[in-house]
Amino acid sequence: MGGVSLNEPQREAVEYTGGHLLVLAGAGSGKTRVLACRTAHLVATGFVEPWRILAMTFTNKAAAEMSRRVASLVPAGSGRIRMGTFHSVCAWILRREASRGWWAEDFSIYDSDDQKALLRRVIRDLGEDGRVTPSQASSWISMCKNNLTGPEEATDSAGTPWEKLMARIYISYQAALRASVAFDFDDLLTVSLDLVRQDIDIGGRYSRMFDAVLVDEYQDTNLAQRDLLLALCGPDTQVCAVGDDDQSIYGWRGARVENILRFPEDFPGAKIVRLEQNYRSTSSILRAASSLVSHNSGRHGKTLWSARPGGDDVLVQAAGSASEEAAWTLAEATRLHESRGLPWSEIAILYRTNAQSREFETAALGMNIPYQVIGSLRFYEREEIKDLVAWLRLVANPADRVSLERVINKPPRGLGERGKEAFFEYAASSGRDLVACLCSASRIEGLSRKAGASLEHLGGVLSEAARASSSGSPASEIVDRIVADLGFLERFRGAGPEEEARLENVEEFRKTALEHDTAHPSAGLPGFLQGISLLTSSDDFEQGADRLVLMTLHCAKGLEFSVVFIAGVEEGLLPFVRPGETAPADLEEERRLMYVGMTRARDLLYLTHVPWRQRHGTRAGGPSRFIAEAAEAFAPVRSEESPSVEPVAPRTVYRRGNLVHHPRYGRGLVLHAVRRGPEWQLTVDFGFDEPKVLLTGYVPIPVIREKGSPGDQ
DNA sequence: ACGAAATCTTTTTTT
DNA sequence: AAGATTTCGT
Repeated sequence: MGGVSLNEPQREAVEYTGGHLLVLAGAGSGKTRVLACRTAHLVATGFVEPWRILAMTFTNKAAAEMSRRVASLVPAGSGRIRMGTFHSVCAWILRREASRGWWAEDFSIYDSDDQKALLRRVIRDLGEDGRVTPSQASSWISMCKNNLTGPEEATDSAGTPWEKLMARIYISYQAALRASVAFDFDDLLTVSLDLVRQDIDIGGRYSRMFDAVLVDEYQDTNLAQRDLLLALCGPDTQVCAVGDDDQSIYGWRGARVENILRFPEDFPGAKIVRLEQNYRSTSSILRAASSLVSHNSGRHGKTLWSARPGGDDVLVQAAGSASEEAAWTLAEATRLHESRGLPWSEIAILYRTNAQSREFETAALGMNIPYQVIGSLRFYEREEIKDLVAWLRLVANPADRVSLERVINKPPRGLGERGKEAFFEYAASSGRDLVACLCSASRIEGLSRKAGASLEHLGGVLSEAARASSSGSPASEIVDRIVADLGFLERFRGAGPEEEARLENVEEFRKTALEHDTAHPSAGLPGFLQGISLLTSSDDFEQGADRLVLMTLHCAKGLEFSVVFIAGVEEGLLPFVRPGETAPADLEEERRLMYVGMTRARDLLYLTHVPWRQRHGTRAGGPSRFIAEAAEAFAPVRSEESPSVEPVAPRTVYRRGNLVHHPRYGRGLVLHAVRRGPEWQLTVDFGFDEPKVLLTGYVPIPVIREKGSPGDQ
């Protein structure tokens, strides 16, 4: 490609057209560039027509980025390349093939909240309240779907009573989804797969549709995605997969690293190209990262090297507490921002859990540092936005029960539990869709006159909006209409700061709809809804914004920054150990996660840790083994003691006979005190029937009076 | 039927 | 420690 310089293996990966191709691309080895250049090359040489290329990326942003790069390389025709995430490609297939399945074109896509709401109802209807929580059921079902186990098969193979119960829930859940004309995330993949596999017609059509299929982040695909890839390929399709087994971090949601290892069997004759030169990081950062990941066994094994010199670029910093960690990090970031003239957006703070963002936000707010938090409280997960989306979904899909249940009595319109029940029973027996039933709600027995009338009003608003939508009104018009006709904003008319924020969010949402209409004039409301349901959390990362970046290590995949801080590099947190368990579920995956984080840094990398941390009661402890593993192979990792004056909070010593105060139980007498690690296990008599056994570390339990001190009885 | 208070759960990562 | 859910009082 003119003007683009590629090294030898990169060029090979870009230009090879002799068959399937697997690119094993180490961190920072320019794989995104290779993927974009390869796509551009296929088009530019006339080897493949652009519309016969399918490119699947891990996030929508990656797809947009690739599209942009291809467009800059080959201005003509890049627009017609089919690109997106696996999930969005599946949604596209399911829409196109709606007439061949039980679903309608405008099906709803349920996120994990919707999924849990639906499961809660399913579990209740089965009379299994209390035995199972919706999240337990949800993860069990998701596991099944990831392994391509359908409800019938799950029922057949269920052995224990627990499995039998789960299988029953699974069956009812699928039926409920179907009744609502909805798919959950996993269904998008599995139903598409079933469709192309079972219908020879459809399968053949798709396998003939593309001459070239490109897949990014192949190490994070699951069984369904791999099978789907196989199904989408005909005898003449060339597949190019790019990935790095060292960066596989989604095993917990069913990703199979083996996919990358068995690519040569799945796609016979595949050529393998390795990209081992890292262009991103200084060599000391890369050495530290490589040293860390070399502690994993079962790797493909590769030797990443960097031509960039570098000495002192990895720094380990101990801080006295989580808030000091935040203060130190932000002070250091400010120093770099000012002394090096580094834009804020080139500095990222990465952490294992979303909850860790808080300390940093507080500190940044206090220091007046602009920042963006990616992924924790997603815009579309905010209550008012979810409510509005629920209304919109009902316009597009009048069978969507989860959405109606969410908003039917919000704000209160005189409909209680039994009114709701009466309505949904009526709807089920009438065989008509929910919006149609709303329209004739006053005929339902067991509803108050007032409730019936207000439901009919809702029905009217929804069906009119639906009429407008199906005659081609843009999404933003429907949004405005719903907001106006339902008096949606009235709920937030109070003058508090929270209400104001909610109004702003709604306004922001309107703008998004408007932008969507401009970008996709013919998509309409259904297209808009589908787009926002499939947004990924890294999609709201603004690259250009001059704001410090806060996000989880998972979110950071595929990104790079000049300076990276990894916070909370402590045993128990990174590697993460679930409370109540003694070992990480998958130590090697945790190590890869750390590796991904470290390799995001171009110039400087900081690892920080604190001696203790309050984490929903349990405390993590001590610097992570990963620090030692990274530092092992070489010297330049520098460790500094905390400059903090304030030492770790002085330990209270408890003794039998102490009088203590508990914020909840009040005063009590210590009957028994044992050290349990850094904490104490206390048996305290608060004057209840039974003495309480408490663990310190949850809430402060000060000693009011020592044993034997004056006044002791 | 609704709001407030008490109780209970839930604690990783995300499409 | 925080949030969601249930129960209770009006």
